[in-house]
Amino acid sequence: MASKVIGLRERNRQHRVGLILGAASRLFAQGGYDSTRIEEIAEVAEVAPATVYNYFTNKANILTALAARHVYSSWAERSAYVQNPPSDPVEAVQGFERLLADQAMRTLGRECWRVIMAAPYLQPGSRLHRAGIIFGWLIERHYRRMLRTFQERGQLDADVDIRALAELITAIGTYHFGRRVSDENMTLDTLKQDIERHVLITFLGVMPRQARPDAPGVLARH
Amino acid sequence: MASKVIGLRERNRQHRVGLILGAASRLFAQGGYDSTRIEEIAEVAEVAPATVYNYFTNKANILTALAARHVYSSWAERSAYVQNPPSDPVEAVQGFERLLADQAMRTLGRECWRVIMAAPYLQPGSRLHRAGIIFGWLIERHYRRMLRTFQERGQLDADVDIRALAELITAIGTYHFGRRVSDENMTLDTLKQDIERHVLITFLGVMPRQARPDAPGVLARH
DNA sequence: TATAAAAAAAGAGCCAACTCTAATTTTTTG
DNA sequence: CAAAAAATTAGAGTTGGCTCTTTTTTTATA
Repeated sequence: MASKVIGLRERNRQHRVGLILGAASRLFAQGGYDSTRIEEIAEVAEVAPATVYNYFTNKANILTALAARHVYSSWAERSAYVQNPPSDPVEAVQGFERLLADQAMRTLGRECWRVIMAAPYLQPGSRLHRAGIIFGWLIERHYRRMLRTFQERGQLDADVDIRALAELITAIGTYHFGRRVSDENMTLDTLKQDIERHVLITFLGVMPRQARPDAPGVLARH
Repeated sequence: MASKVIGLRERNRQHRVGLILGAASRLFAQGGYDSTRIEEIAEVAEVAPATVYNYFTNKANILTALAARHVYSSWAERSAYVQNPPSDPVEAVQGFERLLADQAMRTLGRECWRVIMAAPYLQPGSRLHRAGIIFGWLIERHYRRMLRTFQERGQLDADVDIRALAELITAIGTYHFGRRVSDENMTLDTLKQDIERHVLITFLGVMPRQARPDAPGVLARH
């Protein structure tokens, strides 16, 4: 007992936030981020426009909340993947990037992710920016978990700095996610190949001789 | 002879464009990109606001032109570096990234680069976006040139896919340039170390045994 | 030099995010 | 249940990028 007693005021607050986020989520998905006016969101949420500003300082701030919700709700799925990855490291990384992208697109739509990716540049220090950094750390942690598994399996040199490697792989993944989001015409296949090339090179130096991939493509002359 | 005769009309056009770009460059450097209003630019350039829009469809479009000017004017310096890089590959990459960053900051200022880095996300398909892609290709070419030199020196396996490697290094560089530009508080030293860690791992697998670095840090447990 | 073509300038106006202030309503508290 | 506290709401206003139309000026051409 003594579970924190929530007053009516607080309950209303949470309810309203829920309404606003729900409305925003639907409208963003439907009409896109830019063309959705805050007035609209307020209208659908059955709330005054000023109230939206009361809870969220920015339009981008609403997106922050949605993104946070997404990150939280999809955590278990990522975690499961990472604890039992495919046997081939390169394939495992590709698969994880694929999972991340699928999860991302499932909830927010490309235009929203564009805004999120642009936030560090347009609003440095904003909540959206900080949220992005933290999400990066989370992914890095997932990769560390994955890499440790590979180490236990003997597919990775024992003396590799897992932290640095996870950092690099996260960077590569983030870079390519950015390309995917910004380029409408990029095929998933091209992207997959690009990631493969880069991850292959990355792994080349840190795998024990016998586990090293033949590196088709990497060692082939162009 | 028969050198293209430029009419008065064309000469005026070029002159005006020069005035506008000059004014924009000064004002962006002085007051920042966001706070510089197009009206101001017009005023300083002694031109009507409507005329600015006549030559540049966007505010961002003005930035495109400035960036293009920068890329062109600093090409020789980059080219010189790349043709005679430091003996250590990792150091060479670090040095080139440093050169790129220095060149960048020399002409445009952090805030402008933020806008440029955000362009692929906010205005996909825009001139600024395309310009960024092309600049990426240029850097990749520089790296290919550098890597070929290392190959000739025997510091790189003969059968490495130069193209893929240059692509990866460019990606790493771009990623870190983005971090540098977006994070006000990041020290150049931290950044340098991060780049070093990543490039070290990258090179580990593609260098001949005897040329391989001791990889201090990479092979150390964290 | 007169006429046609092209470009620049003036100026009004749209749009949507965001701000501010002054009610009005709701919730808490004594 | 009344007074105090807190939040919602209405509504007017600001800002700056951008558009559009019309007039004026400049340049090219016959």
